[in-house]
Amino acid sequence: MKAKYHHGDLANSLVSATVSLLQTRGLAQLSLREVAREAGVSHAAPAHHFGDKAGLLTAVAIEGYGVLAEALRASQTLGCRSPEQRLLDAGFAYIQFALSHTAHFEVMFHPALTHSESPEYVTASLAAKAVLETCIRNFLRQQSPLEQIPERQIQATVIALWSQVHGFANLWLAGNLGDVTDTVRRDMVILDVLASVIPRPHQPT
Amino acid sequence: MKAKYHHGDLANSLVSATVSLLQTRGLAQLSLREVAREAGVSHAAPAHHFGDKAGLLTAVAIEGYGVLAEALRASQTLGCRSPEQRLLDAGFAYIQFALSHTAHFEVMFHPALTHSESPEYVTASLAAKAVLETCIRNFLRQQSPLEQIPERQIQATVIALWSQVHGFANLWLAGNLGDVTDTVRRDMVILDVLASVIPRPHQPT
DNA sequence: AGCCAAACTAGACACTGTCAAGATAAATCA
DNA sequence: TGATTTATCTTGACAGTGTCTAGTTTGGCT
Repeated sequence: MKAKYHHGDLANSLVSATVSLLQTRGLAQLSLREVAREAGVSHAAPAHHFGDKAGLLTAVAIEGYGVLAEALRASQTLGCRSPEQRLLDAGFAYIQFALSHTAHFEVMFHPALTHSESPEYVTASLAAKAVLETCIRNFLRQQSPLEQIPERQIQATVIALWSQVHGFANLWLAGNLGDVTDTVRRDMVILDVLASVIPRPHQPT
Repeated sequence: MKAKYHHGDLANSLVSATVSLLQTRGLAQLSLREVAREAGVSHAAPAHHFGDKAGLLTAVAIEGYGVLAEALRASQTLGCRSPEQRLLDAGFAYIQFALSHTAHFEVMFHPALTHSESPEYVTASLAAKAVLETCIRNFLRQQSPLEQIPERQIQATVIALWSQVHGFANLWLAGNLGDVTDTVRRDMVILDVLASVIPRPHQPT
Protein backbone atom coordinates (compact mmCIF):
# COMPACT_ATOMS: atom_id res chain seq x y z
CA MET A 1 0.00 0.00 0.00
CA LYS A 2 2.97 2.33 0.38
CA ALA A 3 2.85 4.66 -2.57
CA LYS A 4 6.20 6.10 -3.42
CA TYR A 5 7.44 6.20 -6.92
CA HIS A 6 6.22 2.81 -7.95
CA HIS A 7 2.75 2.36 -6.71
CA GLY A 8 2.57 -1.22 -7.87
CA ASP A 9 -1.02 -1.24 -9.04
CA LEU A 10 -1.71 2.34 -9.88
CA ALA A 11 -3.81 1.63 -12.94
CA ASN A 12 -6.40 -0.28 -10.95
CA SER A 13 -6.28 2.23 -8.13
CA LEU A 14 -6.99 5.02 -10.58
CA VAL A 15 -9.97 3.18 -12.00
CA SER A 16 -11.32 2.60 -8.51
CA ALA A 17 -10.80 6.23 -7.60
CA THR A 18 -12.57 7.27 -10.77
CA VAL A 19 -15.58 5.10 -10.02
CA SER A 20 -15.67 6.38 -6.49
CA LEU A 21 -15.55 10.00 -7.57
CA LEU A 22 -18.13 9.42 -10.27
CA GLN A 23 -20.51 8.09 -7.66
CA THR A 24 -19.95 10.92 -5.22
CA ARG A 25 -19.42 14.01 -7.36
CA GLY A 26 -20.83 12.92 -10.69
CA LEU A 27 -19.58 12.86 -14.23
CA ALA A 28 -19.65 16.61 -14.81
CA GLN A 29 -17.38 17.35 -11.85
CA LEU A 30 -14.94 14.52 -12.52
CA SER A 31 -11.41 15.69 -13.20
CA LEU A 32 -8.27 13.75 -13.90
CA ARG A 33 -6.43 15.80 -11.34
CA GLU A 34 -8.86 14.97 -8.59
CA VAL A 35 -8.62 11.31 -9.48
CA ALA A 36 -4.87 11.61 -9.19
CA ARG A 37 -5.21 13.39 -5.85
CA GLU A 38 -7.55 10.68 -4.60
CA ALA A 39 -4.99 8.06 -5.55
CA GLY A 40 -2.18 10.09 -4.02
CA VAL A 41 -0.13 10.59 -7.15
CA SER A 42 0.83 13.55 -9.27
CA HIS A 43 -1.63 15.19 -11.59
CA ALA A 44 -0.11 13.72 -14.74
CA ALA A 45 0.12 10.13 -13.56
CA PRO A 46 -3.24 9.05 -15.04
CA ALA A 47 -2.17 10.24 -18.46
CA HIS A 48 0.80 7.93 -18.37
CA HIS A 49 -1.33 4.86 -17.84
CA PHE A 50 -4.40 5.75 -19.84
CA GLY A 51 -3.25 8.35 -22.33
CA ASP A 52 -6.02 10.80 -21.63
CA LYS A 53 -9.26 11.24 -19.79
CA ALA A 54 -11.19 9.23 -22.35
CA GLY A 55 -8.69 6.41 -21.87
CA LEU A 56 -9.36 6.30 -18.15
CA LEU A 57 -13.11 6.25 -18.70
CA THR A 58 -12.61 3.54 -21.29
CA ALA A 59 -11.10 1.36 -18.59
CA VAL A 60 -14.11 2.07 -16.39
CA ALA A 61 -16.48 1.12 -19.18
CA ILE A 62 -14.65 -2.11 -19.93
CA GLU A 63 -14.78 -3.06 -16.28
CA GLY A 64 -18.49 -2.30 -16.35
CA TYR A 65 -19.12 -4.57 -19.31
CA GLY A 66 -17.40 -7.38 -17.47
CA VAL A 67 -19.51 -6.89 -14.37
CA LEU A 68 -22.69 -6.68 -16.40
CA ALA A 69 -21.93 -9.83 -18.35
CA GLU A 70 -21.19 -11.68 -15.17
CA ALA A 71 -24.39 -10.46 -13.53
CA LEU A 72 -26.43 -11.60 -16.50
CA ARG A 73 -24.77 -15.00 -16.50
CA ALA A 74 -25.35 -15.39 -12.78
CA SER A 75 -29.02 -14.58 -13.22
CA GLN A 76 -29.43 -17.61 -15.47
CA THR A 77 -27.47 -20.23 -13.58
CA LEU A 78 -29.91 -21.23 -10.88
CA GLY A 79 -32.20 -23.89 -12.27
CA CYS A 80 -35.83 -24.94 -11.82
CA ARG A 81 -37.51 -21.85 -13.18
CA SER A 82 -39.89 -21.18 -16.00
CA PRO A 83 -38.60 -19.52 -19.17
CA GLU A 84 -40.58 -16.41 -18.31
CA GLN A 85 -39.01 -16.25 -14.88
CA ARG A 86 -35.56 -16.66 -16.37
CA LEU A 87 -36.16 -13.80 -18.74
CA LEU A 88 -37.49 -11.65 -15.93
CA ASP A 89 -34.42 -12.47 -13.89
CA ALA A 90 -32.14 -11.40 -16.71
CA GLY A 91 -33.97 -8.11 -17.10
CA PHE A 92 -33.97 -7.63 -13.39
CA ALA A 93 -30.23 -8.27 -13.26
CA TYR A 94 -29.66 -5.71 -16.00
CA ILE A 95 -31.62 -3.06 -14.15
CA GLN A 96 -30.03 -3.90 -10.85
CA PHE A 97 -26.62 -3.53 -12.43
CA ALA A 98 -27.53 -0.14 -13.84
CA LEU A 99 -28.88 1.13 -10.53
CA SER A 100 -26.08 -0.23 -8.38
CA HIS A 101 -23.22 0.61 -10.75
CA THR A 102 -24.35 4.02 -11.85
CA ALA A 103 -20.85 5.20 -12.65
CA HIS A 104 -20.04 2.27 -14.91
CA PHE A 105 -23.44 2.31 -16.57
CA GLU A 106 -23.28 5.99 -17.40
CA VAL A 107 -19.85 5.73 -18.93
CA MET A 108 -20.63 2.53 -20.82
CA PHE A 109 -23.41 4.09 -22.82
CA HIS A 110 -21.83 7.42 -23.69
CA PRO A 111 -19.33 6.49 -26.36
CA ALA A 112 -18.25 10.10 -26.76
CA LEU A 113 -16.64 9.88 -23.33
CA THR A 114 -14.48 6.90 -24.18
CA HIS A 115 -12.32 5.41 -26.89
CA SER A 116 -15.22 3.27 -27.92
CA GLU A 117 -13.45 2.01 -31.01
CA SER A 118 -10.52 0.52 -29.18
CA PRO A 119 -10.28 -3.28 -29.55
CA GLU A 120 -10.61 -3.96 -25.83
CA TYR A 121 -13.70 -1.82 -25.58
CA VAL A 122 -15.34 -3.41 -28.60
CA THR A 123 -14.53 -6.88 -27.32
CA ALA A 124 -15.94 -6.23 -23.86
CA SER A 125 -19.01 -4.54 -25.27
CA LEU A 126 -19.79 -7.29 -27.73
CA ALA A 127 -19.23 -9.96 -25.10
CA ALA A 128 -21.77 -8.42 -22.76
CA LYS A 129 -24.23 -7.94 -25.58
CA ALA A 130 -23.77 -11.59 -26.56
CA VAL A 131 -24.69 -12.75 -23.08
CA LEU A 132 -27.79 -10.59 -23.15
CA GLU A 133 -28.77 -11.95 -26.54
CA THR A 134 -28.26 -15.51 -25.36
CA CYS A 135 -30.67 -14.97 -22.50
CA ILE A 136 -33.37 -13.83 -24.88
CA ARG A 137 -32.64 -16.52 -27.47
CA ASN A 138 -32.94 -19.20 -24.81
CA PHE A 139 -36.26 -17.79 -23.77
CA LEU A 140 -37.61 -17.73 -27.30
CA ARG A 141 -36.37 -21.25 -27.96
CA GLN A 142 -38.05 -22.65 -24.89
CA GLN A 143 -41.19 -20.68 -25.45
CA SER A 144 -41.89 -21.90 -28.97
CA PRO A 145 -39.71 -24.94 -29.51
CA LEU A 146 -41.54 -26.33 -32.48
CA GLU A 147 -41.61 -23.60 -35.02
CA GLN A 148 -38.69 -21.73 -36.38
CA ILE A 149 -38.73 -18.06 -35.56
CA PRO A 150 -37.37 -15.87 -38.33
CA GLU A 151 -34.03 -14.33 -37.43
CA ARG A 152 -35.36 -10.88 -38.18
CA GLN A 153 -38.01 -11.27 -35.52
CA ILE A 154 -35.50 -12.55 -33.03
CA GLN A 155 -33.38 -9.48 -33.58
CA ALA A 156 -36.40 -7.25 -33.13
CA THR A 157 -37.25 -8.99 -29.88
CA VAL A 158 -33.70 -8.63 -28.63
CA ILE A 159 -33.75 -4.94 -29.40
CA ALA A 160 -37.20 -4.53 -27.90
CA LEU A 161 -36.39 -6.21 -24.61
CA TRP A 162 -32.99 -4.59 -24.35
CA SER A 163 -34.58 -1.22 -25.02
CA GLN A 164 -37.11 -2.02 -22.35
CA VAL A 165 -34.74 -2.60 -19.48
CA HIS A 166 -32.24 -0.05 -20.71
CA GLY A 167 -34.84 2.66 -20.99
CA PHE A 168 -36.27 1.82 -17.61
CA ALA A 169 -32.85 2.13 -16.02
CA ASN A 170 -32.18 5.42 -17.76
CA LEU A 171 -35.51 6.94 -16.85
CA TRP A 172 -35.06 5.79 -13.30
CA LEU A 173 -31.58 7.22 -13.01
CA ALA A 174 -32.73 10.49 -14.56
CA GLY A 175 -35.41 10.77 -11.89
CA ASN A 176 -38.29 10.52 -14.31
CA LEU A 177 -40.16 7.70 -12.65
CA GLY A 178 -41.75 9.60 -9.84
CA ASP A 179 -40.77 9.33 -6.26
CA VAL A 180 -40.84 5.61 -5.79
CA THR A 181 -37.86 5.62 -3.55
CA ASP A 182 -38.29 2.85 -1.05
CA THR A 183 -36.93 -0.48 -2.09
CA VAL A 184 -40.06 -2.54 -1.62
CA ARG A 185 -42.23 -0.59 -3.99
CA ARG A 186 -39.30 -0.23 -6.31
CA ASP A 187 -38.95 -3.94 -6.82
CA MET A 188 -42.67 -4.27 -7.37
CA VAL A 189 -42.67 -1.56 -9.99
CA ILE A 190 -39.79 -3.14 -11.82
CA LEU A 191 -41.44 -6.53 -11.86
CA ASP A 192 -44.76 -5.09 -12.91
CA VAL A 193 -43.12 -3.32 -15.78
CA LEU A 194 -41.07 -6.23 -16.90
CA ALA A 195 -43.96 -8.66 -16.66
CA SER A 196 -46.10 -6.41 -18.80
CA VAL A 197 -43.84 -6.68 -21.80
CA ILE A 198 -42.94 -10.33 -22.07
CA PRO A 199 -43.54 -10.92 -25.75
CA ARG A 200 -46.47 -12.95 -26.92
CA PRO A 201 -45.75 -16.43 -28.27
CA HIS A 202 -47.12 -15.58 -31.69
CA GLN A 203 -46.64 -12.05 -32.80
CA PRO A 204 -48.81 -10.74 -35.59
CA THR A 205 -46.87 -9.10 -38.32
CA MET B 1 -29.45 41.43 -36.71
CA LYS B 2 -26.78 44.03 -35.98
CA ALA B 3 -25.17 43.03 -32.75
CA LYS B 4 -23.63 45.89 -30.89
CA TYR B 5 -24.22 46.37 -27.25
CA HIS B 6 -27.83 45.42 -27.26
CA HIS B 7 -28.27 42.36 -29.32
CA GLY B 8 -32.02 42.40 -29.09
CA ASP B 9 -32.63 38.70 -28.73
CA LEU B 10 -29.42 37.39 -27.30
CA ALA B 11 -31.00 34.80 -25.02
CA ASN B 12 -32.59 32.94 -27.90
CA SER B 13 -29.49 33.30 -30.02
CA LEU B 14 -27.42 31.76 -27.26
CA VAL B 15 -29.78 28.81 -26.98
CA SER B 16 -29.62 28.29 -30.73
CA ALA B 17 -25.85 28.52 -30.71
CA THR B 18 -25.74 26.00 -27.90
CA VAL B 19 -27.90 23.53 -29.75
CA SER B 20 -25.83 24.00 -32.87
CA LEU B 21 -22.57 23.43 -31.04
CA LEU B 22 -23.98 20.43 -29.20
CA GLN B 23 -24.85 18.85 -32.52
CA THR B 24 -21.49 19.52 -34.11
CA ARG B 25 -18.95 19.19 -31.30
CA GLY B 26 -20.90 17.27 -28.72
CA LEU B 27 -21.68 17.78 -25.07
CA ALA B 28 -18.20 17.09 -23.75
CA GLN B 29 -16.61 19.81 -25.87
CA LEU B 30 -19.30 22.40 -25.26
CA SER B 31 -18.07 25.53 -23.55
CA LEU B 32 -19.84 28.68 -22.56
CA ARG B 33 -17.11 30.74 -24.15
CA GLU B 34 -17.48 29.06 -27.50
CA VAL B 35 -21.21 29.58 -27.36
CA ALA B 36 -20.54 33.24 -26.73
CA ARG B 37 -18.08 33.35 -29.61
CA GLU B 38 -20.59 31.69 -31.90
CA ALA B 39 -23.15 34.31 -30.97
CA GLY B 40 -20.61 37.09 -31.39
CA VAL B 41 -20.68 38.37 -27.83
CA SER B 42 -18.23 38.48 -24.99
CA HIS B 43 -17.40 35.43 -22.97
CA ALA B 44 -19.42 36.45 -19.94
CA ALA B 45 -22.59 37.41 -21.76
CA PRO B 46 -24.25 33.99 -21.33
CA ALA B 47 -23.81 34.17 -17.58
CA HIS B 48 -25.80 37.38 -17.45
CA HIS B 49 -28.82 35.79 -19.11
CA PHE B 50 -28.66 32.27 -17.71
CA GLY B 51 -26.63 32.54 -14.55
CA ASP B 52 -24.32 29.68 -15.31
CA LYS B 53 -23.73 26.86 -17.73
CA ALA B 54 -26.43 24.71 -16.17
CA GLY B 55 -28.83 27.59 -16.64
CA LEU B 56 -28.13 27.73 -20.34
CA LEU B 57 -28.62 23.99 -20.69
CA THR B 58 -31.80 24.29 -18.68
CA ALA B 59 -33.16 26.59 -21.36
CA VAL B 60 -32.21 24.03 -24.00
CA ALA B 61 -33.97 21.28 -22.09
CA ILE B 62 -37.13 23.33 -21.63
CA GLU B 63 -37.20 24.08 -25.33
CA GLY B 64 -36.78 20.37 -25.96
CA TYR B 65 -39.72 19.43 -23.76
CA GLY B 66 -41.88 21.83 -25.71
CA VAL B 67 -40.85 20.38 -29.05
CA LEU B 68 -41.37 16.84 -27.80
CA ALA B 69 -44.82 17.58 -26.44
CA GLU B 70 -45.81 19.21 -29.69
CA ALA B 71 -44.50 16.28 -31.72
CA LEU B 72 -46.46 13.83 -29.59
CA ARG B 73 -49.62 15.88 -29.93
CA ALA B 74 -49.16 16.14 -33.67
CA SER B 75 -48.79 12.38 -33.96
CA GLN B 76 -52.27 11.91 -32.54
CA THR B 77 -54.22 14.54 -34.42
CA LEU B 78 -54.76 12.90 -37.78
CA GLY B 79 -57.82 10.71 -37.54
CA CYS B 80 -59.02 7.44 -39.03
CA ARG B 81 -56.49 5.11 -37.48
CA SER B 82 -56.67 2.11 -35.23
CA PRO B 83 -55.72 2.49 -31.58
CA GLU B 84 -52.65 0.34 -32.19
CA GLN B 85 -51.56 2.58 -35.04
CA ARG B 86 -52.04 5.65 -32.91
CA LEU B 87 -49.87 4.21 -30.20
CA LEU B 88 -47.24 3.24 -32.72
CA ASP B 89 -47.31 6.75 -34.12
CA ALA B 90 -46.75 8.21 -30.68
CA GLY B 91 -43.80 5.95 -30.05
CA PHE B 92 -42.46 6.66 -33.48
CA ALA B 93 -42.76 10.39 -32.86
CA TYR B 94 -40.88 10.05 -29.59
CA ILE B 95 -38.04 8.19 -31.25
CA GLN B 96 -37.96 10.54 -34.19
CA PHE B 97 -37.70 13.46 -31.83
CA ALA B 98 -34.81 11.85 -29.99
CA LEU B 99 -32.92 11.07 -33.17
CA SER B 100 -33.51 14.40 -34.85
CA HIS B 101 -33.04 16.57 -31.77
CA THR B 102 -30.08 14.80 -30.28
CA ALA B 103 -28.84 17.86 -28.45
CA HIS B 104 -32.12 18.57 -26.72
CA PHE B 105 -32.74 14.92 -25.93
CA GLU B 106 -29.36 14.43 -24.33
CA VAL B 107 -29.70 17.48 -22.13
CA MET B 108 -33.30 16.75 -21.20
CA PHE B 109 -32.47 13.43 -19.61
CA HIS B 110 -29.34 14.34 -17.74
CA PRO B 111 -30.66 16.34 -14.80
CA ALA B 112 -27.15 16.82 -13.44
CA LEU B 113 -26.44 19.14 -16.36
CA THR B 114 -29.36 21.44 -15.67
CA HIS B 115 -31.27 23.17 -12.91
CA SER B 116 -33.82 20.41 -13.05
CA GLU B 117 -35.63 21.65 -9.97
CA SER B 118 -36.40 25.07 -11.34
CA PRO B 119 -40.14 25.74 -11.73
CA GLU B 120 -39.97 26.26 -15.50
CA TYR B 121 -38.09 23.04 -15.97
CA VAL B 122 -40.46 21.03 -13.83
CA THR B 123 -43.46 22.52 -15.58
CA ALA B 124 -42.14 21.77 -19.06
CA SER B 125 -41.07 18.29 -18.08
CA LEU B 126 -44.38 17.39 -16.49
CA ALA B 127 -46.30 18.82 -19.43
CA ALA B 128 -44.47 16.62 -21.91
CA LYS B 129 -44.86 13.61 -19.70
CA ALA B 130 -48.58 14.32 -19.41
CA VAL B 131 -48.97 14.28 -23.19
CA LEU B 132 -47.16 10.99 -23.38
CA GLU B 133 -49.32 9.52 -20.68
CA THR B 134 -52.46 10.71 -22.43
CA CYS B 135 -51.46 8.88 -25.60
CA ILE B 136 -51.11 5.64 -23.70
CA ARG B 137 -54.27 6.14 -21.67
CA ASN B 138 -56.25 6.76 -24.83
CA PHE B 139 -54.92 3.57 -26.29
CA LEU B 140 -55.80 1.52 -23.24
CA ARG B 141 -59.23 3.04 -23.06
CA GLN B 142 -60.04 2.25 -26.67
CA GLN B 143 -58.50 -1.18 -26.44
CA SER B 144 -60.60 -2.42 -23.56
CA PRO B 145 -63.46 0.01 -23.16
CA LEU B 146 -65.66 -2.19 -21.02
CA GLU B 147 -63.61 -3.20 -18.08
CA GLN B 148 -61.90 -0.90 -15.70
CA ILE B 149 -58.14 -1.27 -15.70
CA PRO B 150 -56.54 -0.80 -12.31
CA GLU B 151 -54.60 2.40 -12.06
CA ARG B 152 -51.53 0.52 -10.95
CA GLN B 153 -51.48 -1.44 -14.17
CA ILE B 154 -51.94 1.69 -16.22
CA GLN B 155 -48.94 3.23 -14.55
CA ALA B 156 -46.92 0.12 -15.21
CA THR B 157 -47.88 0.20 -18.87
CA VAL B 158 -46.97 3.86 -19.15
CA ILE B 159 -43.58 3.17 -17.65
CA ALA B 160 -43.11 0.10 -19.80
CA LEU B 161 -43.89 1.78 -23.09
CA TRP B 162 -42.02 4.92 -22.20
CA SER B 163 -39.02 2.81 -21.23
CA GLN B 164 -39.38 1.02 -24.52
CA VAL B 165 -39.06 3.99 -26.83
CA HIS B 166 -36.70 5.83 -24.53
CA GLY B 167 -34.33 2.91 -24.31
CA PHE B 168 -34.48 2.34 -28.02
CA ALA B 169 -33.53 5.93 -28.68
CA ASN B 170 -30.70 5.79 -26.18
CA LEU B 171 -29.28 2.56 -27.50
CA TRP B 172 -29.54 3.88 -31.01
CA LEU B 173 -27.80 7.14 -30.18
CA ALA B 174 -25.09 5.28 -28.31
CA GLY B 175 -24.41 3.19 -31.40
CA ASN B 176 -25.46 -0.06 -29.81
CA LEU B 177 -27.95 -1.15 -32.41
CA GLY B 178 -25.57 -2.30 -35.09
CA ASP B 179 -24.89 -0.51 -38.29
CA VAL B 180 -28.41 -0.01 -39.54
CA THR B 181 -27.65 3.37 -40.95
CA ASP B 182 -29.79 3.85 -44.00
CA THR B 183 -33.19 5.33 -43.40
CA VAL B 184 -35.26 2.64 -45.00
CA ARG B 185 -34.09 -0.20 -42.85
CA ARG B 186 -34.07 2.10 -39.88
CA ASP B 187 -37.77 2.78 -40.10
CA MET B 188 -38.48 -0.89 -40.50
CA VAL B 189 -36.47 -1.80 -37.46
CA ILE B 190 -38.20 0.81 -35.38
CA LEU B 191 -41.63 -0.36 -36.44
CA ASP B 192 -40.74 -3.99 -35.91
CA VAL B 193 -39.55 -3.25 -32.44
CA LEU B 194 -42.50 -1.13 -31.51
CA ALA B 195 -45.01 -3.56 -32.92
CA SER B 196 -43.50 -6.39 -30.94
CA VAL B 197 -44.27 -4.79 -27.61
CA ILE B 198 -47.79 -3.51 -27.92
CA PRO B 199 -49.26 -4.79 -24.71
CA ARG B 200 -51.76 -7.61 -24.70
CA PRO B 201 -55.37 -6.71 -24.01
CA HIS B 202 -55.48 -8.89 -20.93
CA GLN B 203 -52.27 -9.21 -19.02
CA PRO B 204 -51.88 -12.11 -16.64
CA THR B 205 -50.72 -11.09 -13.23
C1' DA C 1 27.98 -2.98 -10.88
C1' DG C 2 25.97 -0.84 -14.72
C1' DC C 3 22.35 0.07 -17.72
C1' DC C 4 17.68 0.46 -19.51
C1' DA C 5 13.07 0.86 -19.80
C1' DA C 6 9.09 1.65 -17.21
C1' DA C 7 6.84 4.54 -13.73
C1' DC C 8 6.05 8.71 -12.12
C1' DT C 9 6.98 13.95 -11.24
C1' DA C 10 7.38 18.96 -12.31
C1' DG C 11 6.43 22.69 -14.99
C1' DA C 12 4.17 24.98 -18.53
C1' DC C 13 0.39 26.27 -21.84
C1' DA C 14 -4.05 27.23 -23.56
C1' DC C 15 -8.52 26.78 -22.21
C1' DT C 16 -12.50 26.65 -19.10
C1' DG C 17 -16.50 28.57 -15.65
C1' DT C 18 -17.43 32.13 -12.67
C1' DC C 19 -17.06 36.40 -10.22
C1' DA C 20 -16.48 41.47 -9.59
C1' DA C 21 -16.32 45.85 -11.58
C1' DG C 22 -16.89 48.88 -15.32
C1' DA C 23 -18.88 50.62 -19.79
C1' DT C 24 -22.75 51.39 -22.85
C1' DA C 25 -27.27 51.85 -24.61
C1' DA C 26 -32.15 51.91 -23.98
C1' DA C 27 -36.09 53.10 -21.36
C1' DT C 28 -38.29 55.98 -18.11
C1' DC C 29 -39.70 60.14 -16.32
C1' DA C 30 -39.20 65.22 -15.12
C1' DT D 1 -36.24 67.68 -24.53
C1' DG D 2 -32.66 66.23 -21.14
C1' DA D 3 -31.33 63.62 -16.83
C1' DT D 4 -31.35 59.41 -14.52
C1' DT D 5 -32.17 54.85 -13.85
C1' DT D 6 -31.97 50.12 -15.35
C1' DA D 7 -30.98 46.27 -18.11
C1' DT D 8 -27.47 44.70 -21.16
C1' DC D 9 -23.07 43.60 -22.24
C1' DT D 10 -17.68 44.01 -21.71
C1' DT D 11 -13.32 43.66 -19.44
C1' DG D 12 -10.20 41.69 -16.43
C1' DA D 13 -9.05 38.48 -13.12
C1' DC D 14 -8.76 33.92 -10.62
C1' DA D 15 -8.65 29.12 -9.66
C1' DG D 16 -9.12 24.91 -11.88
C1' DT D 17 -8.77 21.75 -15.91
C1' DG D 18 -6.55 18.44 -19.82
C1' DT D 19 -2.51 17.61 -22.03
C1' DC D 20 2.19 18.25 -23.63
C1' DT D 21 7.37 18.17 -22.78
C1' DA D 22 11.18 17.34 -20.21
C1' DG D 23 13.08 15.59 -16.25
C1' DT D 24 13.59 12.28 -12.13
C1' DT D 25 13.28 8.02 -9.76
C1' DT D 26 12.95 3.09 -9.52
C1' DG D 27 12.95 -1.90 -10.32
C1' DG D 28 14.65 -5.50 -13.19
C1' DC D 29 18.03 -7.30 -16.16
C1' DT D 30 22.57 -8.98 -17.67
